[in-house]
Amino acid sequence: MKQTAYLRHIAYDSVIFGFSGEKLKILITKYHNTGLFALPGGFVKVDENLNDAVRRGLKERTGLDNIYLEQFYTFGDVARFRPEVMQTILEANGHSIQTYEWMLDRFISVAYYALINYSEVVPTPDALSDSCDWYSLDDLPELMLDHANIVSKALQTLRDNLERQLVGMNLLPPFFTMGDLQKVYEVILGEKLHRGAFQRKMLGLGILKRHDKQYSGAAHKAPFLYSFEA
Amino acid sequence: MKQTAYLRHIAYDSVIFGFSGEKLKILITKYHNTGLFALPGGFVKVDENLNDAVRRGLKERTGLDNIYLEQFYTFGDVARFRPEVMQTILEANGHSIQTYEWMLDRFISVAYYALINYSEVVPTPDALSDSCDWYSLDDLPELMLDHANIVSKALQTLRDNLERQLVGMNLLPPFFTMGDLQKVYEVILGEKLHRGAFQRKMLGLGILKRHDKQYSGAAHKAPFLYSFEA
DNA sequence: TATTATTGTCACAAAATGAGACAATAAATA
DNA sequence: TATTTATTGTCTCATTTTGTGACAATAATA
Repeated sequence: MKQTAYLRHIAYDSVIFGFSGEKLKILITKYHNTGLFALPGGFVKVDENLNDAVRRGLKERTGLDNIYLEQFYTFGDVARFRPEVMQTILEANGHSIQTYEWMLDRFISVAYYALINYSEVVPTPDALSDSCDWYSLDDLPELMLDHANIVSKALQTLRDNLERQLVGMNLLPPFFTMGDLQKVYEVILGEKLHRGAFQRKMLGLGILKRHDKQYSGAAHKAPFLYSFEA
Repeated sequence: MKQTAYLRHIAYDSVIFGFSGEKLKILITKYHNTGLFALPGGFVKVDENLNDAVRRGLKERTGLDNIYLEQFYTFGDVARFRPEVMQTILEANGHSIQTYEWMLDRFISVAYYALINYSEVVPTPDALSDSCDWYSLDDLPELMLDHANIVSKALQTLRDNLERQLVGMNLLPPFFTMGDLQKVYEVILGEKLHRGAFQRKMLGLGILKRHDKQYSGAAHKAPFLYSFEA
């Protein structure tokens, strides 16, 4: 058997977006006994496609297949090379430095963002981590290495893609109101949108299917429910 | 001295765009005695930033510093792993397979595109290549591995970015006519644009500085020359 | 001097966007 | 039961942007 089944020097990190409580959130893992917070990441097996490696990691953390996933940048600065950080993590997990020596090398990391339906996910930590939880983008813990930078670039890419992709489809449950959809856009863009114009625009796209009204239990007119057309 | 000064498994490829004769062109290298055509690429030194490695390669091939450069995708499929191709190249160059064994491994390639002023460049082949030349996008030779796919994704990214970036600035000489600029846009987008609307739009951006007319020697009204404002 | 090809600009129509207004209505309140 | 409240769906109008063709201007040519 080979020394390691993983490609050296290559890692991936994923920014997994979900939407809940009018907030945009991402999954963050915490390493055992270290207080170190990080994006969910992993390595690529020697006979595995890069994209498949990321999907494998997503499946482990979220239980979901068929996730909306997009690669957005590859981080390759030397400054990312901080072997003492990885060493801390390995030691805190009781792993022998000998066996995992390859993890102490310099890594270039391919970053992806994913959009998932918050309510379908039960976050699951990996072997090195003791938790994997949702954090609001505006209330993140301090992240290790350049992970804060990766998050910020992910958000920027999401904003840039908002116009030409069907982002809402991947962040909302199957049925939602026009208000729900507008909230998603507003939170991603970080600005208020005009209600009338937003509704007109969305309906004009012809991708929404209107269903029966939702008697929400709130003291006002009941909104229609919508779903995305296939 | 170390066995190798390069990170294993990691390469880059660059799609270097230039504009000439109303055509969009890219630089293609040809390997010694093999008939193999490829994108200009290279490897990353163990103590070098990824972006710096790409700029170093660009400098060697074009002689230019300060090039407009953008990373657009990282290709990591197992299907890219074709050791016999690299072996052919090394043997044709009289290199010992022993010394360059690391080159026969699987590589993940980070792809960049660059925009340069065609007229400032004297293409220079690297050590393994016997030529580095401009080819029109619509008349490329057959490229090795997945390089045709890389080119196609580069062009797609360029199109997507056309609206929000100042692409013309990097592909044109310092002074140009409105017609020149329109040609660049048309070739990248692959469609004709309306002259009046294009001119109105560009002037409305407030980034063009108008200079004296150019008495072109053609049988019609002389066009203004423009440059980009800083 | 008339012709030709292309340029700079404009005018108008069509489409998209921004902003406010109004009636409708589910639930809460009196 | 009648009234109030908050939010929804839709409309209208003003503003901006875009699509399209037309016009005069003009450098070189015939």
